[in-house]
This record gives sequence, C-alpha cells and structure tokens, in this order.
Amino acid sequence: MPRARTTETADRIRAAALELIAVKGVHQVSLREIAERVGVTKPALYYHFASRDDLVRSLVQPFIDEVEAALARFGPGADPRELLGAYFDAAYRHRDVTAMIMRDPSILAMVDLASAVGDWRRRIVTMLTGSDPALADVVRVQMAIGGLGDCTVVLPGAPAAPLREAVLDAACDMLRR
Amino acid sequence: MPRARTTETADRIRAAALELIAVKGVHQVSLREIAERVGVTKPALYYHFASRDDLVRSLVQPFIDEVEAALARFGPGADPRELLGAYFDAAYRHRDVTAMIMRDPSILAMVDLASAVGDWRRRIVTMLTGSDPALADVVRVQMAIGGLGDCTVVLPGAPAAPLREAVLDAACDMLRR
DNA sequence: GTCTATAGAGGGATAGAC
DNA sequence: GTCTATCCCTCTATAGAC
Repeated sequence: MPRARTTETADRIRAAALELIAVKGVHQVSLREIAERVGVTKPALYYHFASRDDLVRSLVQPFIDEVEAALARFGPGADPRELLGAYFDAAYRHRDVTAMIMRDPSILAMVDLASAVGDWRRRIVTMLTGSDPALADVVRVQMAIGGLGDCTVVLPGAPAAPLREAVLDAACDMLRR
Repeated sequence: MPRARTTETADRIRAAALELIAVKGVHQVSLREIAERVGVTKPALYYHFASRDDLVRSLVQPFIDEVEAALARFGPGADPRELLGAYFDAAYRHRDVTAMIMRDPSILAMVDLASAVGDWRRRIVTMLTGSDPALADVVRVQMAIGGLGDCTVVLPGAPAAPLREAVLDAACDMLRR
C-alpha cells in the first residue's frame, strides 16, 4: 500500500483530480469521476494513494511547503514588500492550487491544514506590525494578505510581472499609513 | 409541500443549519444532523423545505438581496467610501452568512449564485474605475473588495464601528492612488 | 406538523484474479 | 499495476400512519 508515489500514473491522477476539484469543489468530485477521466478504475487509484484524503493532501502539500519555506526566511521587522512578494510568488506559482483552495477552503479543513493557513496570517501580521498593534494596523495587513490572494485568482488573464508589481504597489501604499 | 415558510420551526431549522454549516462546510452537514440539533426527525424538515437546496438557498438569499439593493443605489462615479461602506454594512450585518460563504464558497455554486457574486465585483470595479481601466486600478479595487470581506470574518472580536472606519480608511487610501 | 419505515442512489474501500 | 466484483455505509427523499 504505497503512499503518494511519484509514478507517472499517480501524476496523471493528481492532474485529473486538480482539474475536477477546481471546477466542482472537493466534495463534489468522487473517485469514480477521477478514475474515469484518467481512464482507469477506482481500485487502481488505491494502488497509488492510500485513501481519498491522501490524494487530496498530495495536491495541497507542495503549496503549503513552499509558503512555509518562504515565511521562514523572514523575521520581525521584515521588509513588507519582500515578505508579501515572497507570499505572492508562492501563491502565484501554485495558482491552480490557490484557485482550488479559494473556491472551496473546506479542503484545508479536510486535510487538517486550516490552522496552518491561519498561522500564516498571524505570523505575517506580527512580523509587519510588531506585538500589540492597533486595530487599524492589523486591518491593513489583513486586507493586504486577503486582497493579494484574491488577485492571483480573480484576474487570471493578467500577465504575471505587471500583476505582481500592481498588487505589491497597492499593498505597500496601504501599509505605509 | 410549502417552500421556505416562515414558521417558528422553520426558523429554528435555519438557525441550526447556519451554525452547523459555518463550522463544518455545506457538504459536511447532513439533514440528519440538522434535524437532531433541532430535536425533530428528517422528514419533518421536508415539511418546511422542499429540498436540501431549498433550505440552503433560504439561508443565503437575504444577504444576496441586501447587497443587490445596496448596489442598486449607486451608479458610475459613485463615492468610493459610500459604495464600499454600503457593501461593508451588508456583509457585516449578515456576517454569519458571510463567514459561512467564505468558509465554503461552493455554497454559491450550489445555489447557482456564484455568477451573482462575480457580478457584484465587476459592477463595483466599473463604478469606481470607469470603462477600460488600467490593470493597476482594477487590482486596487479588487484588493479593496476582497480585503473588506475578509476583515468582517477574520477579525470577529473587533467592535463594529472602529472596524468599519479602519477598513474604509485602508480601502480609500489604497484607491486614492 | 411530526412520526416510522423504507426506497433508491452513490460514495469509499477491500478481496482476489490476472 | 490494473481489473471485476462486492461490502457496507450514509445520504436524500418519499409513503403513509397518527
């Protein structure tokens, strides 16, 4: 019962699952549908993934890991543009996963990672405002993070580089007050 | 087979459904759970609501109606603080519903209202930027809307009036560039 | 207006052949 | 590594008594 192997078939299964879930939401997609799109049967999936949850987790994990790694490079008093830029880059690089999560955040609860995302926000707020910040400062950071994530998904047609600059400009303008 | 009646039991069913869905997500809550919390049996729900979808829709509809009514009061060249303030008020007044939607947006697809929400954003962007806006301007409006919705939910402990002012200050600072 | 009972569908997961 | 066949579970929804 190998778990989340990196065989070629496993990759095709992951790709099919990602596409379907991004469109329909996590809980609207059954293993039968995924298997059909790949061109195999349900039990075949269980050769590559220990369970449904195991499959879903393997979709999200690379994104989680990259954000964690990015945040780990910063500490208190970090430069806002660099910190938010690193977060944007991770969200944009995995924007297929980001879109999937934004469409149905319950996927995070499903793989028990909702607390991780909450942590990200709290850590960014702390790094950018210090301890015991005023409500106004917390609001500005929260709006920057929330809006940033939105833009990687709501404006899919926009070219990457200008979008990145526009988002960071707006976020930094808001934070500078 | 009455639909979405306003009897007292129907209200208790709606309240129970809202609480459960806000915590677990739409598709993690069954009619059995809702019925148990209310203290009745499943078939009793079907006396008050034509279907599962009918129940869910009756939860979201008042919020949708209020936002639509708020947006209808504005047109091209609207004052950003007033327009976003009206949107904030609707989101905050129904913040239990807003939280439910943000936790699991697939609820919108479920009741076929995702397009309505997309429309809101487009209409607000158009009213605040005019036609054929630059990417930078669209980004700022999208970030303002997204961040605004986030803050009504991410900062549940904050008192309403100061939160409202802080959010609108931040949004307007960002838009003024 | 609420109950018991049940139909009917579809889901996740496993056994065992090949 | 993939298949056929199957188990067991939970769900939505309905029928019909009270």
